[in-house]
Amino acid sequence: MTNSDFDLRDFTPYLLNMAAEASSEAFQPNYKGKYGMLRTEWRVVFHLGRYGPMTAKEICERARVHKTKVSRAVAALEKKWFLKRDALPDDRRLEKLSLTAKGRAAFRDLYDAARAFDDHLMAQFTPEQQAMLRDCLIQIAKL
Amino acid sequence: MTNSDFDLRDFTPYLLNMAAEASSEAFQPNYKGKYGMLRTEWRVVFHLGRYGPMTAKEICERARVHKTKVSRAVAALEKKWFLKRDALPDDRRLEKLSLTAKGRAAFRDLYDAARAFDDHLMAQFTPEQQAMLRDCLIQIAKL
DNA sequence: GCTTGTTAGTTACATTTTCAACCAATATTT
DNA sequence: AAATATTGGTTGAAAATGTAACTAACAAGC
Repeated sequence: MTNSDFDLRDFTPYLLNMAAEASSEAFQPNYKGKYGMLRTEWRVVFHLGRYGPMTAKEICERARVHKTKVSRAVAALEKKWFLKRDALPDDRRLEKLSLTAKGRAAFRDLYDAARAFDDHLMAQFTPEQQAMLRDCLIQIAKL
Repeated sequence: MTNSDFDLRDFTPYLLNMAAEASSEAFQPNYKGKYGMLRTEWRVVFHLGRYGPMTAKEICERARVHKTKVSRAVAALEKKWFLKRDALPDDRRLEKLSLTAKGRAAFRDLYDAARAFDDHLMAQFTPEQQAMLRDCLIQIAKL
């Protein structure tokens, strides 16, 4: 039978979820508190700000978010004037999404906050730990 | 200004979320597909099976889940006959929750599946990586 | 041309999660 | 003892997510 030395702390998906939740919650005030954004909205802003204008489809693929979530995030961001849509003449199904001035300002702020947050979070680990943690997570996430 | 070498892959909360999502989704068929359980229900079953009967309050604290989620998970598990409630004579607000025979059988199955899943997930890493990953996650999760 | 199939994106509906208010039992204060 | 506060747990409404069906634009086959 199962010898009972296997604990919740030994179940990696559980640990990953707890760590993800803790770190996400700690960063949340930056986009939620300051800009009233949801997590998916912040991810969309990140993608547009970091990689330039693109279509919703591209965001779905790069951010690995389902299209309905992206659709709603884009609608919300548009309503709050963080981004704008431009029709693409060659294919009228597509829309080029890009940040407005307000969106770019928010992105810069959040981008810096994210970097600072990460620096602080990782400061508790040695460089070897940091590199190994990153590698393991990327591998588990199949990125 | 921000020199743009900071990528999404360098933002640890993002990596943690992607890894947590990927691993949780991969394990999900075990409790969802086979037993029709939600994630919180599986966690409740795990706690009762692994640590013995306890009250909802104790599950909240140990599993770090909000009481409304536990309350609903317990109600669902009771309806499906995975657990039963017993009044505690000294404090009638409390109920001792414990697994039924059906609940214990499901727990044993899921417990073994969890262990096997974890073994397989971690097999791609060296023992040093495994230990370091575990330590880092526990620290980030503040467990 | 017309039919069929695909693709980008939205919308409607069901399920889950979250937040606050709530109830009943116990504990505390006076 | 009576009044108040606290605690364990539930419930209802609002917010968010997931799933599937849908629309409109394009593409391919005939």
